[in-house]
Amino acid sequence: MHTSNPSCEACLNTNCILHKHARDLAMTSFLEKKNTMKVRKGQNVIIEGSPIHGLYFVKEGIAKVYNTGINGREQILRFALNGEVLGQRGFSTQQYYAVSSLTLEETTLCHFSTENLQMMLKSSSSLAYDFMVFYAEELNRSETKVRKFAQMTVREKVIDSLLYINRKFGHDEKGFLKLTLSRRNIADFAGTTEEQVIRTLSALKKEKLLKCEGKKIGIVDIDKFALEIDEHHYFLQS
Amino acid sequence: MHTSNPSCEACLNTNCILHKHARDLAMTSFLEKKNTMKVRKGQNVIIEGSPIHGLYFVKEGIAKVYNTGINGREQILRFALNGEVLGQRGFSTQQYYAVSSLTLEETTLCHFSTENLQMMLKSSSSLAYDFMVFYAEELNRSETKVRKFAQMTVREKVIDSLLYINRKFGHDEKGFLKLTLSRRNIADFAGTTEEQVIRTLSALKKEKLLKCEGKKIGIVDIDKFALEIDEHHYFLQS
DNA sequence: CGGTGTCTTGATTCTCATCAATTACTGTGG
DNA sequence: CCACAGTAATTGATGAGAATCAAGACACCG
Repeated sequence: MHTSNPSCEACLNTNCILHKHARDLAMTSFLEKKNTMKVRKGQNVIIEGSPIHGLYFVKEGIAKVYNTGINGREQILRFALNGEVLGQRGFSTQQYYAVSSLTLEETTLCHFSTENLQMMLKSSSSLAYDFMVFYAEELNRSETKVRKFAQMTVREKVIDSLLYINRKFGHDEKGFLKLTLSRRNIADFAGTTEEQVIRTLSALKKEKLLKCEGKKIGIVDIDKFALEIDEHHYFLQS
Repeated sequence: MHTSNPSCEACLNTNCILHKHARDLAMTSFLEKKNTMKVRKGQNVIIEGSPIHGLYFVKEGIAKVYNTGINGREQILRFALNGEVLGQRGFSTQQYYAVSSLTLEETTLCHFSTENLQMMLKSSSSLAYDFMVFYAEELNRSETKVRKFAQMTVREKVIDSLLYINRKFGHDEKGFLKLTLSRRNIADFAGTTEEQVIRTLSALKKEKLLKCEGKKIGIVDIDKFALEIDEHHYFLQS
């Protein structure tokens, strides 16, 4: 695990909260106290229940954020990439992490200790404000997800998950999603079982709404695809 | 609708974020710009999709926070009381409310306009910090709920909901929950149907885990009751 | 080439939502 | 004070959807 300390101001993740405040914070030493590291695929960055030791920003790569329930079944809550946060409670007075996260590919992370982060937040009200907005928006997304889980059918949940992946990770020229997940991961994200995901994907392929090429999944016609979801859900993006 | 302007510092809701900062903010005029009003039972304080116009604190009373899905079915996200917030996106640059809220009894509310609130938050980093912590905790609760919805059975969800009500609203000497909800509200909160709630309650009564007296529901033995929920869920409170 | 893990499909079981019908409760106006 | 209407609560019957179980296909890696 290689560590270094690149500049936040020069970072390419323009949507990262810290990048936005890099200028204001330049005179302080907070940002210099971070610890940037590269971890390989499949590493547990954070384990649910372990004592908190700060917060990570994803500089490059992808990680899933999840927690573990009955008989080891995972619930994936979101995927984090470019400038997004892992271990969102790492700043607070809570004792333990509530969620786990695991890298899905080689990932570069920037770690900030709890104390450092708290100092930063207390010293800059606009930073604290942006963090607040971030959490408020995450809360919104999460509450939307609660509602979807309560009301959508498996088919809708799978479609919704694919739309989410498409929005968040995009697709190549041929329309194939840039993020390739195992059926199990899709199931754990959509809140169903592997078998149901497979059945749904098969059905969607037959209906010519999806195409596959090896492991890659492609949405044939986004608009038509999105229409599969009940109008009541349609405008609720998460 | 009667309006007035009582002091935040003298307010009895000691857990209210603004009460905590009332002293610091005393020299500013922010808190004086609020608008305290009394609304009767069953009023829609906020309607999903309407343009935002600020944020409400519950001074006294109870409101439910929910949104509306397929064929009018509600998903209740939480209940707000003493010092808690309604319309949590009222401060942001978002255009519309994402959730509705409705009073369950006569309720006194303190309203803050978007501009006023933003000024307050930008001027006090410790206030912004506390708001951030509030949202982070709400996020946590919500993510726990996502997982529960994905993995719990109806019976577990009903039990979990009653435990939540008990934690949040308490019970009288005889063990009856202080908050009485219709079966429909319980269902909308638990993420199931009215009939399923009724069936579950009937079963729990037969098993002597619950008792009823008129509309009141009482948990006979909290520990025994909580054990009904799988150990994996047991320590996840929301 | 065996072995492990992912993917796929079918059959079965079971939970839950829906529908329908009945009873209890609440409040309102005559 | 009672009749009535409207709402809430309850129970049973039924069907659809989804989880589970089982077994085989496929791909990838040492």
